[in-house]
Amino acid sequence: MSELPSAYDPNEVEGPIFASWIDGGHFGSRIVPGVRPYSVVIPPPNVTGSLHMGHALNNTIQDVVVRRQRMLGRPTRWVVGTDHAGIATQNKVEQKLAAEGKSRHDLGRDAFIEACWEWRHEHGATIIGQLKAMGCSCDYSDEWFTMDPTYQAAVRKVFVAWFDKGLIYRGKRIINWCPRCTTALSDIEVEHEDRAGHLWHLRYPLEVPVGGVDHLVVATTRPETMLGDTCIAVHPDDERYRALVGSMVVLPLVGRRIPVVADAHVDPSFGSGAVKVTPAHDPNDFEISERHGCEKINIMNADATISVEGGAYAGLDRYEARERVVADLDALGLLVAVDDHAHSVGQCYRCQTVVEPWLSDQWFVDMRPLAEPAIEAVRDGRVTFHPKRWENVYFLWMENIRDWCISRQLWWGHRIPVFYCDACGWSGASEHDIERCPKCTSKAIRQDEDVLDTWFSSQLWPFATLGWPESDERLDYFYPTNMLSTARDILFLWVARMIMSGMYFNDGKVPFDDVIIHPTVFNAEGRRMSKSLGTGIDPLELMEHYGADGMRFGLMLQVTGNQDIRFSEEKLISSRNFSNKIWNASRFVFMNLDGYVPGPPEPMTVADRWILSRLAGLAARVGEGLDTYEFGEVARSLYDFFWNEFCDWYIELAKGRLQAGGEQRASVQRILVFVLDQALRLLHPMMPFVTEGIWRRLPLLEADRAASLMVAAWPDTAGLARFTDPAAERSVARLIEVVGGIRAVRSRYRIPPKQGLEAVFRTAGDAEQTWVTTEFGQMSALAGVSSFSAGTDLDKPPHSATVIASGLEIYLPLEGIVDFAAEALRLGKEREGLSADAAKFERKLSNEGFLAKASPEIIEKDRAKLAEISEQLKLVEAQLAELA
RNA sequence: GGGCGAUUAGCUCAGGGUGAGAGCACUUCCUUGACACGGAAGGGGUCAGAGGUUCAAAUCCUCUAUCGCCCACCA
Repeated sequence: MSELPSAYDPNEVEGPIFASWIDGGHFGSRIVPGVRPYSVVIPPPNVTGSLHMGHALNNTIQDVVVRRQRMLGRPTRWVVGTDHAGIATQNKVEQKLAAEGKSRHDLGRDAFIEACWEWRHEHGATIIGQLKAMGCSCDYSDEWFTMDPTYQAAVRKVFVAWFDKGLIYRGKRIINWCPRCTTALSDIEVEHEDRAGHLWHLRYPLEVPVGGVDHLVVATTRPETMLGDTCIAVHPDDERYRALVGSMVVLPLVGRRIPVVADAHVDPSFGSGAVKVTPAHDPNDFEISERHGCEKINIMNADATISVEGGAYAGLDRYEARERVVADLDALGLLVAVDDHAHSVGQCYRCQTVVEPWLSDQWFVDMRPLAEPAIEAVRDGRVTFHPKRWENVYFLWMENIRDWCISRQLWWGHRIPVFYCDACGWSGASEHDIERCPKCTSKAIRQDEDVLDTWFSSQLWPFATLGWPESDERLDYFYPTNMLSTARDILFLWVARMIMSGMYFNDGKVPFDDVIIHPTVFNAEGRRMSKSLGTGIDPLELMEHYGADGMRFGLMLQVTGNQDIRFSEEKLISSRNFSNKIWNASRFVFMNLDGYVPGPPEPMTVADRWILSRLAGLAARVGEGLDTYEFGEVARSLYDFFWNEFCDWYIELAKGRLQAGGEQRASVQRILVFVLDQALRLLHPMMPFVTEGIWRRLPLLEADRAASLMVAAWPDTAGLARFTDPAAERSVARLIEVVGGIRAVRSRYRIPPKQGLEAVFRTAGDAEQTWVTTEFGQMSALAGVSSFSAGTDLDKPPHSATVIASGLEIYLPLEGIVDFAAEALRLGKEREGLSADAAKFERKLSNEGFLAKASPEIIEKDRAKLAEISEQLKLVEAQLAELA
C-alpha cells in the first residue's frame, strides 16, 4: 500500500503538489450566486521587493484563513499583485542607470518610464514566485499591478471626483522634502529619530536700541536657516520683551531689517524666549508668518544647497553652510553660546536622508470630511481590529488627521491628471488626456508634471482590483472583502486610507470587516530585520531547510496577541519535525491497512471513545481559534493533539489491536483512518503540503473524498460533538497517569524494556476493581505489565516498588528482576558518601567564623550544595526503603 | 509630553483568579517493524519589584523599575 520514504522530504513533495493545485484550478475565484463568498486582498508587495519574514508571516496568516474558508465551502478570492512603489522603484532604476554612468535626466521622462516598465517586467514576478513557493492559495490567474491600465483609470476617477468636490487642492505650504529623492513626502513618510545636536544662541542686534537694550538672543538647532529669517517672535505676555515688540532687528550676515512680533506660540521658558522665524523652512514659523504677514524667503534649492536668496552662501551644501554661518557669526562676536541639545530629526522613509521642511507648491487632500465616516465605521464595529487595542491608535490618528500631501516630484507613478492651458490660463482635472483647451480650444495644453503618492493608488486596492470604476459583477459579489491582514507600520499609510476611500466610492460600504494587525518580526537580538544591516533572514532559505510547512507552522506558533516576535528558528525545527511526525504516523496507518474496508468509525474501547472525544474538542478549538485569529493557540492545539495524544497514546494502543486481527483490527483501522483524515483537514490550512501529500492516499468513503484536500470539507464541529465523552477522557487521563508511574519505576531501576512486570493494584472498591480489569487491561502493554491483579485486600508483596497514581496504589514486585543484594550494597555505599559530604558542609555552614568572614557568594554556593546533597540522600533512602 | 507592549525554566516564549506549561538546550536509558526530524524517564522557575482587592493573585487594580514601539508644531 505504501512505499513512502521514512523521512518526509518537503523539497521532493511540495513542487508537484503545488502544480496539481494550479492544474486543478483550485485557486481561482468563482462567482456562485446565492453562496456567500470570502475575499481577501493581499497587501501588494513592492514590485522591487523580494520576500522577507514579514511577508512570510503575513501571507501565511492570510493563506490559513483563506484555505479554511475555502474548505468551509465558500467561494474564495484572494487577490494577488504588486505595487508600483513610486520612490522605491524609481530609486532602483536610477541606481541601475548610475552603474552605467547615466542619470534619469540623460534619458528623459518617457525613456525613463520605459526603463521602469522594463524593470517591472524583469523583476515583478520574483515575489509572486516566492508566494507560490510558500503555498499561498492566491488567485494567480487574476494578478494586479497598481499601474495596470484599468487601475490607472480608477486612480484618475478618484482624483477627478475629489478634485471636483474640492477635496483635492493645490497650495503653497511647508512640506517634507527629501533632497536626495528630490520629492515631497507626506508627514507619515518621515521617520523621526532623536539625535544629539546643538542649540546655538545667536545675538541679533536691534536697529535702534530700546531702553538701553541693543540686541536680542535667539536659539536655534539649525543656524543656517537664519539666512531666511523674516521676523523675531516673542510671547505677548513676556515682560522682558514687551517694549521691543514692533521694533526692527538687523539680520546679521544678511543685513535684512526684520520686525519683532508678539505671538502666543512662543514658549517664554525655552531658550531666551525669543524665536527666530524662518517661514519657508519650518511649519511653525510658517504659521507665525501667516499671522503677522511676514515675508517667506526660500533659501534652499531642491538638493538642499543654499539658493541665491542665501547671498554669499549660495551653492553651499546645507551642512557646509551651517558651519560657515556659525563661524562667521562667531567672528562677528554674535555667537553667544553653544549647548548640547538632543532633538528629533526627520528622515526619508525610503532613503533615510534627513528631510527639509520646505515651502513649495503641492497637491493636498482635505482629509477631515473623509475621516469622519471612517472613524464612525470602526467606532460602531463595521470594521474590527484584531487585537482590538489598535483601534485606539487608529482613532488617535484619525481624529487629529492633517491634510495629505499627495504630489511627488517623480517620474514613475500616476501622473496628476490636471491640465493647464498656456493660452488662456484655464486649468482643470480630467479623467482623459486633453489635447485642446476646453475653453479656448488652444493646443497649448500641458499636464501637471508631478505624479501621485504611491499610497494614493494603493488605497484603492480593495475595489480597484475588482474592476472598479467599471460596473463589474465581481465588485457586487466580492466587495466588501472580509479580512485584511497587515503589519502595524502601514496602519496609517494604507489601512486607514483604504477605509476612507473605500467608503467614499462604494456608497459607504467599508472595504473589509476585520483588520488583523500581526506582530512585527524581529531577529533573535530583538532588532529590526533588515537586508542592508545584514540582520535579515531569508524565508526562501528557511523553506529549503524546514519545508514550506515547517516555516509556516513555525511562524504560526509564534503569533500571539503580542506586538513583536523575536524570531525563533527553533520553532521552525520543531515544526519541521512535526511535519515528519505527521508523515510517519500516516505511514504507520498505511502500513496497517491490509484488508481494510472503509466504513464509519465505531468505537469499541475506552481509547477509541477518548481519541474521538479529543478530536471533537480539537475541532471546536481550532474553529473558534481561527474565527478569532488566535493562530498561536490553534497551532499549539494541533501540535499537542497530533503528537501527544494521537501518536503517543492512540497509535501505541492501536498496535496490539491491529495485531489481534478480526473485529478489533477492523475497528481500530476505521478509527485510525477517521481521526487521521479529520486531523489532516484541520492541519491543512497551516501545513498544506504534507497534509495534501498524505491525504490523497487515504482510503476514504466515497462521500468523504474530494479532488484535493484543499477543497475537501472542513470538519463538521457540530457533528463531531456527538463523540464528546467526558467519562472516557477521565478514564484515559487516569490510565496515562498509571502507565507513567509504572514507567518511572522501570526507568529508576533500569528494568529492560523486554522484562515484563507484575502489577498488584490495591483498590478501594468494586468500581475501581472493574476499572482496573477492563480499562487498564487494554493499556497494560504500554507499561510493560505482563500480568496484574486487583483487590481490596491485597497486601504489598515483599521487595516491591510503590506507585501512587490517581488514587490507586500499585505495587510492583521486583524480586528476581532487580538484584537486591547488589542494588542495596550500591545504594548503601552511595548513602555513606552522601552522608559524609553532607556532614562536611553542615559543619562548615555552622562555623560562625566562616559565616562572618566568607563572602556571601561562597556561603550561598555552599548552602546550595548542601541542599542538593540532602535531596540526593533522601532519594537514595527512599529507594533503600522500597527494596527492604 | 501622551499612548501601547514586554518583564514566567539556561534560551525563545505560551498561559491569564483556585494543581507553574511548551519547544529548544541539559541528564539517564532505549536503534522495540511509523518516526533518532524518534521513544521513555528526569533535573530546572519567589512568574521584574512594592502595595492593594479576594477564601484564593503569575493572573485583577495602583505605583515603581528596566527594555522596546508609536504619536506629538522638543525654536
